[in-house]
Amino acid sequence: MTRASAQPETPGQLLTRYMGLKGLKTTRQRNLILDAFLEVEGHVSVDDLLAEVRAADPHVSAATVYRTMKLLTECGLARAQQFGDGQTRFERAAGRDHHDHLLCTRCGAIEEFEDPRIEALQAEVARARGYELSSHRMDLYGLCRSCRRVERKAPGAPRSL
Amino acid sequence: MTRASAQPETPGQLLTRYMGLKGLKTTRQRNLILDAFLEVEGHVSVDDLLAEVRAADPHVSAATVYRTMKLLTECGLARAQQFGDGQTRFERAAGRDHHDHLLCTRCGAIEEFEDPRIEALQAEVARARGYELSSHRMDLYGLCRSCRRVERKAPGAPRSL
DNA sequence: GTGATTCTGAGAACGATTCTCATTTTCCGG
DNA sequence: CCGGAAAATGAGAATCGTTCTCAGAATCAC
Repeated sequence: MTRASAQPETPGQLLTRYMGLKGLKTTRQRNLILDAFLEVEGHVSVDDLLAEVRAADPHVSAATVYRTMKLLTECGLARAQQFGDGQTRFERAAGRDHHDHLLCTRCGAIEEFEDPRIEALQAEVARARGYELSSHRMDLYGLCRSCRRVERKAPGAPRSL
Repeated sequence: MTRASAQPETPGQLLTRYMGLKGLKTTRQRNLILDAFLEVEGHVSVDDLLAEVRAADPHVSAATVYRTMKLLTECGLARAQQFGDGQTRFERAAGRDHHDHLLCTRCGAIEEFEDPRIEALQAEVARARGYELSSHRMDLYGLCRSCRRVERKAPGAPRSL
Protein backbone atom coordinates (compact mmCIF):
# COMPACT_ATOMS: atom_id res chain seq x y z
CA MET A 1 0.00 0.00 0.00
CA THR A 2 2.95 2.34 -0.24
CA ARG A 3 3.25 2.62 -3.99
CA ALA A 4 1.81 5.76 -5.53
CA SER A 5 -1.26 6.62 -7.55
CA ALA A 6 -2.90 5.32 -10.72
CA GLN A 7 -3.12 1.58 -10.04
CA PRO A 8 -6.48 0.15 -11.04
CA GLU A 9 -8.72 -0.42 -8.05
CA THR A 10 -8.33 -3.80 -6.35
CA PRO A 11 -11.38 -5.98 -5.68
CA GLY A 12 -11.09 -5.22 -2.00
CA GLN A 13 -11.11 -1.50 -2.69
CA LEU A 14 -14.06 -1.81 -5.03
CA LEU A 15 -16.04 -3.68 -2.42
CA THR A 16 -15.16 -1.19 0.29
CA ARG A 17 -16.18 1.68 -1.94
CA TYR A 18 -19.46 -0.03 -2.81
CA MET A 19 -20.19 -0.74 0.84
CA GLY A 20 -19.42 2.86 1.73
CA LEU A 21 -21.91 4.04 -0.83
CA LYS A 22 -24.58 1.78 0.58
CA GLY A 23 -23.85 2.32 4.24
CA LEU A 24 -22.69 -1.26 4.70
CA LYS A 25 -20.00 -2.40 7.09
CA THR A 26 -16.73 -4.19 6.69
CA THR A 27 -16.64 -7.48 8.54
CA ARG A 28 -14.20 -10.26 9.04
CA GLN A 29 -16.58 -12.72 7.38
CA ARG A 30 -16.98 -10.61 4.27
CA ASN A 31 -13.24 -10.34 3.94
CA LEU A 32 -12.79 -14.07 4.39
CA ILE A 33 -15.39 -14.79 1.75
CA LEU A 34 -14.01 -12.30 -0.72
CA ASP A 35 -10.55 -13.75 -0.25
CA ALA A 36 -11.78 -17.28 -0.74
CA PHE A 37 -13.69 -16.27 -3.83
CA LEU A 38 -10.72 -14.52 -5.39
CA GLU A 39 -8.40 -17.33 -4.51
CA VAL A 40 -10.38 -20.11 -6.13
CA GLU A 41 -10.21 -20.24 -9.89
CA GLY A 42 -13.23 -21.06 -11.96
CA HIS A 43 -16.86 -21.56 -11.17
CA VAL A 44 -17.55 -22.05 -7.48
CA SER A 45 -20.73 -23.02 -5.71
CA VAL A 46 -21.69 -21.68 -2.31
CA ASP A 47 -20.76 -25.06 -0.90
CA ASP A 48 -17.30 -24.88 -2.37
CA LEU A 49 -16.84 -21.42 -0.94
CA LEU A 50 -18.22 -22.36 2.43
CA ALA A 51 -15.74 -25.20 2.71
CA GLU A 52 -12.92 -22.86 1.73
CA VAL A 53 -13.99 -20.19 4.20
CA ARG A 54 -14.50 -22.64 7.02
CA ALA A 55 -10.92 -23.75 6.66
CA ALA A 56 -10.10 -20.31 8.00
CA ASP A 57 -13.04 -19.94 10.37
CA PRO A 58 -15.32 -22.91 11.04
CA HIS A 59 -18.04 -20.70 12.45
CA VAL A 60 -19.00 -18.87 9.27
CA SER A 61 -22.52 -19.76 8.30
CA ALA A 62 -23.94 -20.61 4.90
CA ALA A 63 -26.36 -17.72 5.13
CA THR A 64 -23.47 -15.31 5.33
CA VAL A 65 -21.85 -16.79 2.25
CA TYR A 66 -25.12 -16.46 0.35
CA ARG A 67 -25.52 -12.90 1.54
CA THR A 68 -21.98 -11.96 0.69
CA MET A 69 -22.04 -13.50 -2.76
CA LYS A 70 -25.16 -11.52 -3.47
CA LEU A 71 -23.25 -8.44 -2.45
CA LEU A 72 -20.27 -9.30 -4.63
CA THR A 73 -22.63 -9.88 -7.52
CA GLU A 74 -24.35 -6.54 -7.01
CA CYS A 75 -21.11 -4.63 -6.95
CA GLY A 76 -19.85 -6.36 -10.07
CA LEU A 77 -17.08 -8.46 -8.58
CA ALA A 78 -18.89 -11.73 -9.16
CA ARG A 79 -21.23 -13.07 -11.79
CA ALA A 80 -23.80 -15.74 -11.00
CA GLN A 81 -24.23 -18.62 -13.43
CA GLN A 82 -26.77 -21.40 -13.59
CA PHE A 83 -25.59 -24.55 -15.26
CA GLY A 84 -27.99 -27.43 -15.15
CA ASP A 85 -26.87 -28.91 -11.83
CA GLY A 86 -29.21 -27.08 -9.51
CA GLN A 87 -26.73 -24.82 -7.79
CA THR A 88 -25.69 -21.31 -8.56
CA ARG A 89 -22.05 -20.98 -9.44
CA PHE A 90 -20.05 -17.79 -9.23
CA GLU A 91 -17.22 -16.62 -11.41
CA ARG A 92 -15.07 -13.56 -11.16
CA ALA A 93 -16.45 -10.61 -13.07
CA ALA A 94 -14.29 -7.61 -12.26
CA GLY A 95 -12.75 -6.25 -15.42
CA ARG A 96 -13.51 -9.36 -17.38
CA ASP A 97 -15.41 -9.34 -20.64
CA HIS A 98 -18.56 -11.24 -21.27
CA HIS A 99 -17.96 -14.80 -22.36
CA ASP A 100 -19.82 -18.04 -22.89
CA HIS A 101 -19.11 -21.55 -21.63
CA LEU A 102 -18.02 -24.86 -22.97
CA LEU A 103 -18.80 -27.67 -20.53
CA CYS A 104 -17.51 -31.20 -20.50
CA THR A 105 -20.37 -33.56 -19.76
CA ARG A 106 -18.01 -36.20 -18.47
CA CYS A 107 -15.47 -34.53 -16.18
CA GLY A 108 -17.41 -31.36 -15.47
CA ALA A 109 -14.70 -29.04 -16.73
CA ILE A 110 -15.89 -25.57 -17.63
CA GLU A 111 -14.04 -23.56 -20.24
CA GLU A 112 -14.76 -20.03 -21.27
CA PHE A 113 -14.79 -18.63 -24.75
CA GLU A 114 -15.83 -15.62 -26.67
CA ASP A 115 -16.73 -15.33 -30.31
CA PRO A 116 -17.62 -11.93 -31.75
CA ARG A 117 -19.06 -13.53 -34.87
CA ILE A 118 -21.64 -15.40 -32.80
CA GLU A 119 -22.41 -12.29 -30.78
CA ALA A 120 -23.01 -10.38 -33.98
CA LEU A 121 -25.38 -13.02 -35.28
CA GLN A 122 -27.25 -13.09 -32.00
CA ALA A 123 -27.75 -9.35 -32.23
CA GLU A 124 -28.93 -9.76 -35.79
CA VAL A 125 -31.41 -12.49 -34.91
CA ALA A 126 -32.85 -10.43 -32.09
CA ARG A 127 -33.11 -7.32 -34.23
CA ALA A 128 -34.79 -9.23 -37.03
CA ARG A 129 -37.50 -10.27 -34.61
CA GLY A 130 -38.03 -6.86 -33.15
CA TYR A 131 -36.24 -7.53 -29.88
CA GLU A 132 -33.99 -5.09 -28.12
CA LEU A 133 -31.31 -7.47 -26.88
CA SER A 134 -30.01 -6.95 -23.36
CA SER A 135 -28.08 -10.12 -22.63
CA HIS A 136 -27.72 -13.74 -23.52
CA ARG A 137 -26.36 -16.99 -22.31
CA MET A 138 -24.87 -19.75 -24.36
CA ASP A 139 -23.54 -23.05 -23.06
CA LEU A 140 -22.00 -25.68 -25.29
CA TYR A 141 -21.95 -29.23 -23.96
CA GLY A 142 -19.68 -31.98 -25.09
CA LEU A 143 -16.64 -34.07 -24.32
CA CYS A 144 -13.40 -32.24 -23.68
CA ARG A 145 -10.22 -33.33 -25.33
CA SER A 146 -9.00 -35.61 -22.59
CA CYS A 147 -12.37 -37.18 -21.91
CA ARG A 148 -12.66 -38.01 -25.58
CA ARG A 149 -9.42 -39.94 -25.30
CA VAL A 150 -10.63 -41.84 -22.25
CA GLU A 151 -14.06 -42.46 -23.70
CA ARG A 152 -12.52 -44.11 -26.74
CA LYS A 153 -11.01 -46.83 -24.54
CA ALA A 154 -13.51 -47.15 -21.69
CA PRO A 155 -16.99 -45.86 -22.45
CA GLY A 156 -18.96 -44.87 -19.37
CA ALA A 157 -20.04 -41.82 -17.43
CA PRO A 158 -17.93 -41.13 -14.34
CA ARG A 159 -19.55 -37.83 -13.58
CA SER A 160 -22.82 -36.13 -14.14
CA LEU A 161 -22.91 -32.32 -13.90
CA MET B 1 -58.52 -44.73 -36.31
CA THR B 2 -60.11 -46.16 -39.44
CA ARG B 3 -57.90 -44.65 -42.08
CA ALA B 4 -55.21 -46.92 -43.49
CA SER B 5 -51.45 -47.22 -43.14
CA ALA B 6 -48.51 -44.82 -43.47
CA GLN B 7 -49.62 -41.89 -41.30
CA PRO B 8 -46.82 -40.74 -39.03
CA GLU B 9 -47.27 -42.01 -35.50
CA THR B 10 -49.34 -39.78 -33.23
CA PRO B 11 -47.98 -38.72 -29.84
CA GLY B 12 -50.46 -41.02 -28.16
CA GLN B 13 -49.25 -43.95 -30.21
CA LEU B 14 -45.64 -43.12 -29.57
CA LEU B 15 -46.26 -43.02 -25.83
CA THR B 16 -48.18 -46.29 -25.89
CA ARG B 17 -45.42 -47.93 -27.84
CA TYR B 18 -42.79 -46.63 -25.44
CA MET B 19 -44.79 -47.81 -22.46
CA GLY B 20 -45.24 -51.22 -24.02
CA LEU B 21 -41.49 -51.49 -24.46
CA LYS B 22 -40.89 -50.64 -20.84
CA GLY B 23 -43.73 -52.66 -19.34
CA LEU B 24 -45.56 -49.54 -18.20
CA LYS B 25 -49.30 -49.19 -18.03
CA THR B 26 -51.79 -46.86 -19.62
CA THR B 27 -53.72 -44.83 -17.08
CA ARG B 28 -56.39 -42.19 -17.13
CA GLN B 29 -54.02 -39.73 -15.47
CA ARG B 30 -51.29 -40.22 -18.05
CA ASN B 31 -53.75 -39.62 -20.82
CA LEU B 32 -55.09 -36.51 -19.18
CA ILE B 33 -51.62 -35.13 -18.72
CA LEU B 34 -50.53 -35.94 -22.26
CA ASP B 35 -53.65 -34.27 -23.60
CA ALA B 36 -53.13 -31.18 -21.49
CA PHE B 37 -49.51 -30.98 -22.55
CA LEU B 38 -50.32 -31.28 -26.23
CA GLU B 39 -53.15 -28.81 -25.96
CA VAL B 40 -51.19 -26.00 -24.37
CA GLU B 41 -48.88 -24.14 -26.71
CA GLY B 42 -45.48 -23.02 -25.60
CA HIS B 43 -43.44 -23.57 -22.51
CA VAL B 44 -45.41 -24.95 -19.60
CA SER B 45 -44.43 -25.50 -16.02
CA VAL B 46 -45.68 -28.40 -13.93
CA ASP B 47 -47.93 -25.93 -12.15
CA ASP B 48 -49.49 -24.81 -15.41
CA LEU B 49 -50.09 -28.40 -16.41
CA LEU B 50 -51.44 -29.38 -13.05
CA ALA B 51 -54.00 -26.59 -13.21
CA GLU B 52 -54.97 -27.67 -16.71
CA VAL B 53 -55.29 -31.32 -15.74
CA ARG B 54 -57.23 -30.57 -12.59
CA ALA B 55 -59.84 -28.82 -14.66
CA ALA B 56 -60.64 -32.29 -15.94
CA ASP B 57 -59.95 -34.20 -12.74
CA PRO B 58 -59.29 -32.32 -9.50
CA HIS B 59 -57.77 -35.35 -7.83
CA VAL B 60 -54.65 -35.67 -9.97
CA SER B 61 -51.59 -35.07 -7.83
CA ALA B 62 -48.52 -33.02 -8.58
CA ALA B 63 -46.33 -36.07 -8.14
CA THR B 64 -48.11 -37.75 -11.02
CA VAL B 65 -47.56 -34.77 -13.27
CA TYR B 66 -43.88 -34.77 -12.42
CA ARG B 67 -43.69 -38.50 -13.05
CA THR B 68 -45.54 -38.28 -16.32
CA MET B 69 -43.54 -35.38 -17.68
CA LYS B 70 -40.41 -37.32 -16.95
CA LEU B 71 -41.88 -40.13 -18.98
CA LEU B 72 -42.80 -37.84 -21.87
CA THR B 73 -39.31 -36.44 -21.80
CA GLU B 74 -37.74 -39.88 -21.89
CA CYS B 75 -39.77 -40.99 -24.84
CA GLY B 76 -38.99 -37.83 -26.76
CA LEU B 77 -42.41 -36.20 -26.72
CA ALA B 78 -41.35 -33.40 -24.42
CA ARG B 79 -38.19 -31.44 -23.89
CA ALA B 80 -37.32 -29.93 -20.51
CA GLN B 81 -35.98 -26.39 -20.40
CA GLN B 82 -34.52 -24.36 -17.57
CA PHE B 83 -34.95 -20.65 -17.92
CA GLY B 84 -33.82 -18.61 -14.96
CA ASP B 85 -37.09 -18.66 -13.00
CA GLY B 86 -36.50 -21.72 -10.89
CA GLN B 87 -39.02 -24.03 -12.49
CA THR B 88 -38.58 -26.53 -15.25
CA ARG B 89 -40.63 -25.78 -18.34
CA PHE B 90 -41.61 -28.30 -20.96
CA GLU B 91 -42.05 -27.82 -24.67
CA ARG B 92 -43.21 -30.22 -27.32
CA ALA B 93 -40.36 -32.13 -28.89
CA ALA B 94 -41.90 -34.74 -31.19
CA GLY B 95 -40.73 -34.17 -34.71
CA ARG B 96 -39.53 -30.69 -33.99
CA ASP B 97 -36.05 -29.50 -34.74
CA HIS B 98 -33.69 -28.11 -32.22
CA HIS B 99 -34.12 -24.40 -31.64
CA ASP B 100 -33.04 -21.69 -29.27
CA HIS B 101 -35.01 -19.11 -27.34
CA LEU B 102 -35.59 -15.41 -27.33
CA LEU B 103 -37.12 -14.26 -24.04
CA CYS B 104 -38.77 -10.98 -23.22
CA THR B 105 -37.58 -9.81 -19.84
CA ARG B 106 -40.67 -7.66 -19.38
CA CYS B 107 -43.70 -9.72 -20.40
CA GLY B 108 -42.14 -13.15 -20.17
CA ALA B 109 -42.87 -14.08 -23.78
CA ILE B 110 -40.75 -16.90 -25.15
CA GLU B 111 -40.05 -17.08 -28.86
CA GLU B 112 -38.19 -19.81 -30.63
CA PHE B 113 -35.65 -19.40 -33.37
CA GLU B 114 -33.06 -21.30 -35.25
CA ASP B 115 -30.00 -20.03 -37.02
CA PRO B 116 -27.78 -22.43 -38.89
CA ARG B 117 -25.02 -19.87 -39.10
CA ILE B 118 -24.80 -19.71 -35.32
CA GLU B 119 -24.94 -23.48 -35.04
CA ALA B 120 -22.06 -23.75 -37.49
CA LEU B 121 -19.98 -21.31 -35.51
CA GLN B 122 -20.73 -23.13 -32.27
CA ALA B 123 -19.51 -26.34 -33.83
CA GLU B 124 -16.42 -24.57 -35.04
CA VAL B 125 -15.65 -23.08 -31.63
CA ALA B 126 -16.04 -26.46 -29.96
CA ARG B 127 -13.87 -28.19 -32.52
CA ALA B 128 -11.18 -25.55 -32.24
CA ARG B 129 -10.95 -26.29 -28.53
CA GLY B 130 -10.87 -30.03 -28.89
CA TYR B 131 -14.44 -30.62 -27.76
CA GLU B 132 -16.80 -33.11 -29.29
CA LEU B 133 -20.01 -31.13 -29.17
CA SER B 134 -23.15 -32.97 -28.13
CA SER B 135 -25.65 -30.20 -27.45
CA HIS B 136 -25.99 -26.59 -26.55
CA ARG B 137 -28.37 -24.07 -25.16
CA MET B 138 -28.67 -20.45 -26.09
CA ASP B 139 -31.11 -17.96 -24.64
CA LEU B 140 -31.30 -14.36 -25.77
CA TYR B 141 -32.87 -11.90 -23.34
CA GLY B 142 -34.35 -8.57 -24.24
CA LEU B 143 -37.48 -6.54 -24.79
CA CYS B 144 -39.95 -7.82 -27.32
CA ARG B 145 -41.42 -5.52 -29.90
CA SER B 146 -44.55 -4.61 -27.99
CA CYS B 147 -42.81 -4.21 -24.65
CA ARG B 148 -40.36 -1.82 -26.29
CA ARG B 149 -43.29 0.33 -27.33
CA VAL B 150 -44.74 0.32 -23.85
CA GLU B 151 -41.38 0.90 -22.21
CA ARG B 152 -40.85 4.02 -24.29
CA LYS B 153 -43.88 5.64 -22.68
CA ALA B 154 -43.95 4.13 -19.19
CA PRO B 155 -40.63 2.72 -17.99
CA GLY B 156 -40.94 0.10 -15.28
CA ALA B 157 -40.84 -3.64 -14.81
CA PRO B 158 -44.29 -5.29 -14.62
CA ARG B 159 -42.99 -8.80 -14.66
CA SER B 160 -39.89 -10.65 -13.68
CA LEU B 161 -39.33 -14.06 -15.27
C1' DG C 1 -16.30 4.78 24.55
C1' DT C 2 -21.25 4.99 23.28
C1' DG C 3 -25.03 4.24 20.60
C1' DA C 4 -27.36 3.55 16.35
C1' DT C 5 -27.07 0.60 12.78
C1' DT C 6 -25.71 -3.28 10.41
C1' DC C 7 -24.16 -8.24 10.68
C1' DT C 8 -24.05 -12.73 11.96
C1' DG C 9 -25.32 -17.61 13.13
C1' DA C 10 -28.70 -20.96 13.75
C1' DG C 11 -32.45 -22.73 12.62
C1' DA C 12 -37.05 -22.13 10.62
C1' DA C 13 -39.33 -21.38 6.29
C1' DC C 14 -39.71 -21.88 1.42
C1' DG C 15 -40.47 -23.61 -3.29
C1' DA C 16 -39.54 -27.03 -6.58
C1' DT C 17 -38.95 -31.65 -6.93
C1' DT C 18 -38.51 -36.52 -5.45
C1' DC C 19 -39.52 -40.22 -2.44
C1' DT C 20 -42.40 -43.42 0.45
C1' DC C 21 -45.92 -46.31 1.13
C1' DA C 22 -50.56 -47.85 1.60
C1' DT C 23 -54.25 -48.25 -1.63
C1' DT C 24 -56.02 -48.55 -6.24
C1' DT C 25 -55.57 -49.75 -11.27
C1' DT C 26 -54.15 -52.07 -15.07
C1' DC C 27 -53.76 -56.01 -17.71
C1' DC C 28 -52.41 -60.81 -18.54
C1' DG C 29 -53.80 -65.25 -18.37
C1' DG C 30 -57.50 -68.54 -17.57
C1' DC D 1 -65.49 -62.08 -16.48
C1' DC D 2 -62.01 -63.16 -12.57
C1' DG D 3 -57.75 -63.32 -9.96
C1' DG D 4 -53.50 -61.82 -9.06
C1' DA D 5 -48.93 -59.91 -10.11
C1' DA D 6 -47.04 -55.68 -11.38
C1' DA D 7 -47.27 -50.97 -11.81
C1' DA D 8 -49.45 -46.44 -10.74
C1' DT D 9 -51.51 -43.15 -7.80
C1' DG D 10 -52.27 -39.62 -4.01
C1' DA D 11 -50.87 -37.56 0.04
C1' DG D 12 -47.71 -36.24 2.67
C1' DA D 13 -42.86 -36.65 4.21
C1' DA D 14 -38.27 -35.79 2.74
C1' DT D 15 -34.63 -33.27 0.16
C1' DC D 16 -32.01 -29.60 -1.58
C1' DG D 17 -30.71 -25.07 -2.54
C1' DT D 18 -31.78 -20.80 -0.96
C1' DT D 19 -33.92 -17.05 1.81
C1' DC D 20 -35.87 -15.37 6.03
C1' DT D 21 -36.15 -14.37 11.06
C1' DC D 22 -34.51 -12.82 15.13
C1' DA D 23 -31.65 -12.40 19.14
C1' DG D 24 -27.08 -11.45 20.21
C1' DA D 25 -22.54 -9.57 18.37
C1' DA D 26 -19.71 -6.47 15.67
C1' DT D 27 -18.88 -2.07 13.34
C1' DC D 28 -18.25 2.72 12.94
C1' DA D 29 -19.26 7.73 13.28
C1' DC D 30 -19.15 10.72 16.77
